[in-house]
Amino acid sequence: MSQVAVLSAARVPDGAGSETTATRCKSCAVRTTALCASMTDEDLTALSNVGRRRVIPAGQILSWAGDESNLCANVVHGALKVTSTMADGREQIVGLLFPGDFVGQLFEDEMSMTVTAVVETDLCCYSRRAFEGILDQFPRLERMLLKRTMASLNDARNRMLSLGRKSAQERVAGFILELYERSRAAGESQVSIPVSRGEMADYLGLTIETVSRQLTRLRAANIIAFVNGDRDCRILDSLELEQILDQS
Amino acid sequence: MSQVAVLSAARVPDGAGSETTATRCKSCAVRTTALCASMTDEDLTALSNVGRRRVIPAGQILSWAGDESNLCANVVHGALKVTSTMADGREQIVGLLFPGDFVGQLFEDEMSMTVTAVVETDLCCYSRRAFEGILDQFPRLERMLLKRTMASLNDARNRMLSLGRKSAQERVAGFILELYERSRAAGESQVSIPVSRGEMADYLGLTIETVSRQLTRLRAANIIAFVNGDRDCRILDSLELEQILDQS
DNA sequence: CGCTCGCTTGATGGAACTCAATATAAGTGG
DNA sequence: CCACTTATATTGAGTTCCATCAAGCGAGCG
Repeated sequence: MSQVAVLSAARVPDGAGSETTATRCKSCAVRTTALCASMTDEDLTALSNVGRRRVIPAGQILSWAGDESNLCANVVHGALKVTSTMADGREQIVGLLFPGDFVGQLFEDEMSMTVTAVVETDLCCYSRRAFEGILDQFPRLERMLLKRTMASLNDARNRMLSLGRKSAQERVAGFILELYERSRAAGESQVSIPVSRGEMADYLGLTIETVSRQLTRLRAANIIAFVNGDRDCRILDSLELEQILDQS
Repeated sequence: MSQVAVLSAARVPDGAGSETTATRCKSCAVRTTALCASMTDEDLTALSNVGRRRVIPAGQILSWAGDESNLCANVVHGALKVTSTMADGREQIVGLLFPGDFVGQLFEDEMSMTVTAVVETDLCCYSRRAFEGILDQFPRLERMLLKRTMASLNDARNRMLSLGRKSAQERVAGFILELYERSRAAGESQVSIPVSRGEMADYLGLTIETVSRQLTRLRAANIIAFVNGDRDCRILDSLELEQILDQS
């Protein structure tokens, strides 16, 4: 597997492998979308030297809430979920992370949320301390992280509106539309739902059954259509989807 | 009123009033808790020169979602609510801001949320552009803003768990406990609820009636007791309050 | 006093949850 | 390749919690 090959390349010792790491970063899939976009090829060496590629199998937990915070990473390929959990098992997915996104609890000794791979995921990992050190040296990197964190805060606040005030139908329609925008941006005509029904429910603050019923409703109304199973769908009437959100 | 006096002091022209502004900042109530805490008295002059004190009456809107983003501020006294609203009027309070908190949409041309004073509120306002300029000059300020933004993101995510997965009783108990912690930190024995029942409902994703019923329930169970009206209460059994959150 | 405004309380209905059964898909080993 | 298992999704029936609608209460105020 190519990921594994890359992983071993990352294990070349610092200094000796500077040429190799530079090459690795230049050809990286998220060179221009992750935080790295804020750095020149030259400066990137500093970050590259403390980074390690790592592949996380689907379903595996990257870190538990309460764990010592000593790791952060850029998502290169795949998807992560960030979850908050209650003692009795109730769970809320508070964030979904995709290629180019950053994950980690900086400046804190403890992870506050659990991070799990929802599909096999390729990460570029840094020791938290090392990353913080790089952050001190490169103001443009810190600025980009600040902007991204502010954008995440805005997303979180929009999701609060959804969780606090929207109906099940509106939440499901909104989720499908989010995925649709993402797919369109990536030039794909079809929407592939990256999570299970249960994870959709945990993301939307609903139950599996309610999510399933709402999807069935959208399908019955000829707004969406599933192809090849439950995970891939085609948007037949995006206007109607948007109306479900705006109206009522 | 002292706020008004301070407001006129802030209108002393730049340069000529440097001594005055320095004095204003040194004696400011949030000198050590707001972002200013990251700056030395000396450096603070730069920020002070572009800041203006302003008093917002209760209920007044500071800025609408969609407005041009040209203002940011530190809360000095009082409280603000940040709200997200739907076309049909459904509203969600996505943040409550208290003295020391920062408000504003940096690096964006548009405000994404509406900001309103919930009580008469004293602000230290900056033009967004000017504040961004200061941010470029003082890395320690930027670092503190980054940390605060990350903390806000964590808060937002915890609220997602509440909105998505907790019962009405748990949400109300959790809100009272939050206020209780804040009061204890301030050395007050009594909890003063800074918002109306309707605003509590908008914060918790419930209706006024449900909030009222849950408070009645807590009162009937001798967990809380109201004194002098509906806005001030005493916590009789904080352990029981905490159990409502952890259990079930 | 009578008005308004914010809060509480009551009665009722409905949207989403829970419990349970069925269906579909994906492996697994014989 | 096909029974068997397991995991995931859908569908149905009944229940519950919260929203809605409506009335009543109490404080502040002209």
